[in-house]
Amino acid sequence: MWVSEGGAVGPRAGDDERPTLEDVAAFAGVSRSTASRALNDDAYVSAAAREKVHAAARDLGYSPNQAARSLVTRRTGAIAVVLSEPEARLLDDPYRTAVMRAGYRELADVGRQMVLIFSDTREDLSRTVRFLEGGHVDGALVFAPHRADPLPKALRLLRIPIVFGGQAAGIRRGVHVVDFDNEGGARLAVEHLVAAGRRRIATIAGPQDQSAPIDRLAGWRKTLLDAGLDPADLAEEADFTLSGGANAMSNLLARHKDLDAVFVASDMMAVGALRTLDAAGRRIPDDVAVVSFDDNATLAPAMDPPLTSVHQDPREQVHCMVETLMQLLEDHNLKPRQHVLPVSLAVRASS
Amino acid sequence: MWVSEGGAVGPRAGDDERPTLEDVAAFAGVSRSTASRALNDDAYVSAAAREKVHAAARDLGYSPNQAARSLVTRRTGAIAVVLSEPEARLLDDPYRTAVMRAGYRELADVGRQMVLIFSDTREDLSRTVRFLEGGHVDGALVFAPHRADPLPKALRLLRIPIVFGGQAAGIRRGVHVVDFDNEGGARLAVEHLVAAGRRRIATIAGPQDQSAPIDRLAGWRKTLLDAGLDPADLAEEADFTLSGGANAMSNLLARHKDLDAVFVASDMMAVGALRTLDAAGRRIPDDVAVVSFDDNATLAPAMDPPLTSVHQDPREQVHCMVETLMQLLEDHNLKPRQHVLPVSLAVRASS
DNA sequence: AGCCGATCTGGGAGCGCTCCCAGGTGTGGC
DNA sequence: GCCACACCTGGGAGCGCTCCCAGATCGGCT
Repeated sequence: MWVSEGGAVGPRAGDDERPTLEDVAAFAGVSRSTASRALNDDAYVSAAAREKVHAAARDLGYSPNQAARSLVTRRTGAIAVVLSEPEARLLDDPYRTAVMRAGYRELADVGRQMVLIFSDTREDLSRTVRFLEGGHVDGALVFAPHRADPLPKALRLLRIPIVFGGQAAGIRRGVHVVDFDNEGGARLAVEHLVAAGRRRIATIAGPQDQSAPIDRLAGWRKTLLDAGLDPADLAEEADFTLSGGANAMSNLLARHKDLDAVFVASDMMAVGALRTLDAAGRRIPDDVAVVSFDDNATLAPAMDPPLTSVHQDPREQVHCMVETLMQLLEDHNLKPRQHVLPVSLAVRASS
Repeated sequence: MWVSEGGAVGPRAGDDERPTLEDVAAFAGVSRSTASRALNDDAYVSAAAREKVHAAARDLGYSPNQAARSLVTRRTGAIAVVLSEPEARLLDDPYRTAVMRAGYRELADVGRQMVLIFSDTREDLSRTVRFLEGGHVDGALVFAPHRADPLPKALRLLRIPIVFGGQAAGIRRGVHVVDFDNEGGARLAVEHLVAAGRRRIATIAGPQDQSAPIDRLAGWRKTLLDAGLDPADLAEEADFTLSGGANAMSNLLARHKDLDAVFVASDMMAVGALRTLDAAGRRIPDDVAVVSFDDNATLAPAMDPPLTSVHQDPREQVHCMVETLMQLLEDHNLKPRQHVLPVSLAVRASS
């Protein structure tokens, strides 16, 4: 590595003094109290005073000291978004990326700043807990899909408002949850395949240590049984990755040469499955129909053929979570609720 | 959407009082000052007092109020990571995801909390500036690759320590920058192709409103000229996406049926190029050799064939940025520096 | 004229912490 | 025996803000 010294444009020396509210008040010729009221547009400030204060603030380049403010108001204006998930998963998972993005937007819309927290190792757990406890944030949106994850239970003991995205590990009641109707979505997908005359409908399930994939698998199974079809030996578990989906598809094809449809628990795995099917010479949807889950905007419609997929909108989920959290901030005794968001089927050429 | 009420496990009623340092001190039988010293392991605290205070803190479940602390210390322990980029780009770009991840890790390693900020619209700009000014964070790592982006200039006026990742729009001096050797990387790639006997070496360049792609294109051109080869008409610009890469490859093939190599400015675009080449019946690397840029860990080695790619490690970049920022935090008058990180060539089967 | 309420203002207190300073205790050297 | 110097402790001040309360002004009512 080499290093080159830049120009001599030094940082503004001295003058490290940021103006305080007192300075603004003095400049505007009013008291600190009046200045505060004007800037927070409280009631009972004369139009003249408000005008003078705002002008002073502008001229002095004033911005309030958040630490001082939150020391007295006991709120910070920041909300944590906690993603508890092994590192590798996150890099690959378009759903998580969408969640981060949506979190930022939705929180910005209600005037809150997002503080993103990744938490996947043991040390992370205690650091995360310490951070949330430290009063850095007013509340948290938590995504912790893994059943064995100790985080949700640890967080439950904290005294800050929390809303979970998806079922929280090992906790069924007493917490706020916003989840999608995973089982219902799987049902939609399989019913669609049955209605199209498919009879050998396999599934590539997601990791069975998470609620969502468990529910999707259950939905597939129940719907087959309801239609008088036999699910035996037609399920294969994979890990939500492209290559995992491809391998699972190989295994299914090897076991069942006659399968005519497959329900895949995520778009990413479906991409892998598509590749395997293509390599095996199966035409889609003529020989094998494919329906997946997620309906990721950049993935599902871009495939060849475009994927029929169960549509769930992460933004909608996050929106609902933020809404719930805002209510919780207002009323800490809000009764815990389980919101279940509906999903729909986006039908495309793959089925 | 339907909503089901959860169990009656209400939140801990009343008792909203978090213990303060004063409480801990009283409980331990020492003064507030001593308690503070013990918890911050200052010098001059007796072992006995330290022990008592720590026990008290543990028993009471004490965690310090960060707002109060940062009000007096004038530092928050948080660092902003600012990503200034159109929304669509971020969802797709594995490099940005890696940067977020690395930022979180590297900052955690030095005991700092990452506050992630997306900034791509006009409103975002003023919100971002306001946030950074508000004293929420001690400093910022800023990624703003686009030449026309007004953010860097705006941030330059702020009085908080900032380190840029990659060249900042329109600013060449007076700021701290950690960048990769983009031109040198392109040179490595092209020299490798020339050494392998390739003579018609095309390139798929990235968006020419950003520094990195500009430098990569320049490196390609210069190296060709140095080797006595003609770059004319052999460059095609694309937008860093898979489909963009595929289209660019089509255009190049249409213009030059005889091209025997292509240097692609990103892995993602290379994936698209690979598809096009495959569809056109070109064998890789026999007919056309492919070298790309980024060497993304989940992308480059997983392709068929695995991609030869210029290796740059986002974690290394972020590490250097964090290091620089920490120095800057110590000494606000640190002379601005431009760090240029070396890159290397990971040779695989595609060339 | 007197009074009441609505509107506006300024001063004081205090959020929970860190830091400075004055003071108290013990140990060693002259 | 006394001073110098470590070590340790507690109280006070103050960071920059919001909120409460007392007071001032003014119009409109009895």
